[in-house]
Amino acid sequence: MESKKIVTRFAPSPTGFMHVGGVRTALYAYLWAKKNKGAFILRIEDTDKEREVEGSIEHIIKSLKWLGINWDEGPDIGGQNAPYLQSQRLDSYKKYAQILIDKGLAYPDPYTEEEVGVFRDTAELAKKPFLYREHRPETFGVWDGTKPLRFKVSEIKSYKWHDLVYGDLSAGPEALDDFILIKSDGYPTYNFAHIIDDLEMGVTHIMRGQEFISSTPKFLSIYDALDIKPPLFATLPPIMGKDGKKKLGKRDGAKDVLDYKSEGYLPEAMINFLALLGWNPGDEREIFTMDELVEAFDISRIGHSGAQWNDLKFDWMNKEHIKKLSFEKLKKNIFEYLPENLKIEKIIPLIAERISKWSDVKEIVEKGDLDFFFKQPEYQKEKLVYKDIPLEKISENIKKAVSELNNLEENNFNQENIKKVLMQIADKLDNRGELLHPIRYALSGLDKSPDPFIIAEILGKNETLSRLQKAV
RNA sequence: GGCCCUAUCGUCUAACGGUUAGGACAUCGCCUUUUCAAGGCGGUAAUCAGAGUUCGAUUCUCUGUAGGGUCACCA
Repeated sequence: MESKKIVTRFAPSPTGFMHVGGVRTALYAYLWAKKNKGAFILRIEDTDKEREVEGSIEHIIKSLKWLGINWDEGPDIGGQNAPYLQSQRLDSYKKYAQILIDKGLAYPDPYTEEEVGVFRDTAELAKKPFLYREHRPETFGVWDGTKPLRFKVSEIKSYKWHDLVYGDLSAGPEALDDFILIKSDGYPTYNFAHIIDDLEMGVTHIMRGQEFISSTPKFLSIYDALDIKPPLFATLPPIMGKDGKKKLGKRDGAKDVLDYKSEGYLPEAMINFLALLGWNPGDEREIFTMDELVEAFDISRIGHSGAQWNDLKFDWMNKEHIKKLSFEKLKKNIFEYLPENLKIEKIIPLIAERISKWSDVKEIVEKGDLDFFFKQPEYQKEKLVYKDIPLEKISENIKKAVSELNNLEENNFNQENIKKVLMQIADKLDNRGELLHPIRYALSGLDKSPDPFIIAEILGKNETLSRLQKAV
């Protein structure tokens, strides 16, 4: 028997930027589709013209592309189920709405918005859930499109259903109501539109946030009314904000994922981190490429409880991914943040192992910690002292080093040879630091710096000797 | 308030009745060492509470507690 092709989708509304929560939902849907050699669809749920934000679609597309989450069908590339903008699919919603009307399962809402608002307020005051169906009119008029079209829920019952992540779920009859299918502006609500789209697009698995658990009975009642089989639900646990209490959301200061891009995080680190926030491979691996995630991903290992975003661990993970980068990539990214006089290939590794994200390069530069590469450092002579060795002795050591280093040919002046020469002298002292510390300091003028050998190589023979001579 | 979901180190998590409760980040210490960084080794640190089921509960059940979600002409 041929198994049905797995189809997943990510269906954001164009109300602004994407934050990490949305990205993770997209990622899981993408991973599941790819793992099963299925299709991943990008659909834009633009049915709320009030909240729509200009440019959102482009922003969403840009975000997903940056992350390497690529869709097989979508508004920009089309596909067999086009169009992928809900605002262009109104005919479909009308068609299915008409089916419900014909079945006597949909009717025009006779009330004004204000009147419904009063019902709601009354319910809230009485500390009861608001149920429109308790105010359902006795008789229905004909829907002319000027009023909202509501679904007439026929069987008030508790629903039970199976979720791929949470297992068996249920909800009380309070979760069922005569919700709006088509708004008075002619656009469908999410509750209705996504069902029709998923049906028409052949979506088999719905990845979604757990805020949708409580509205699932509404969806199920529509599936029942339309006599169609619902797709499989995979509900994702929430991502919490830094306080660990609230679900991360735009109102709570969730960041645009593209902000992470401009802060110098790698997309592969973002993907890796998000994948592991609420899912684990079952073994102790933590660093993954996208391909490895596709391979390892499994819905059954998605967790149930909310996870807190953790900047510190994200920084660590980004660093891990930086370590995996080729020299060329390191160079390209690091050079972007370096001033012209510091675009020296040899300092790339020195910087790379000291940063966790690209913008750290900028910080290092601004702090002036790299200035010594092109500028004579200024420092106080006492700083050359190691432990309590007198300055005269230190100077003597440096002089010796200068004369030995001077014997090195210009083109042999590399860190290996420099190290050999200096160590020979240093090893004869009580403490290597008596020589190595002052040399490092004379070259860099910094309390913290890379080792003196590499610095000397980068500075070159002339500059190195000149700085050392100045120190004695 | 109704309905629903969740609960293991500070954080992310593993352990699908029997483990000295494992790993990672963070933290602390040690090693390496000329200072950082990197690396290596090690330490501190958790099963929300109370009943029950069981020879045996992190694991199953119930209650409580805490947190979260939801009850829109938003998705």
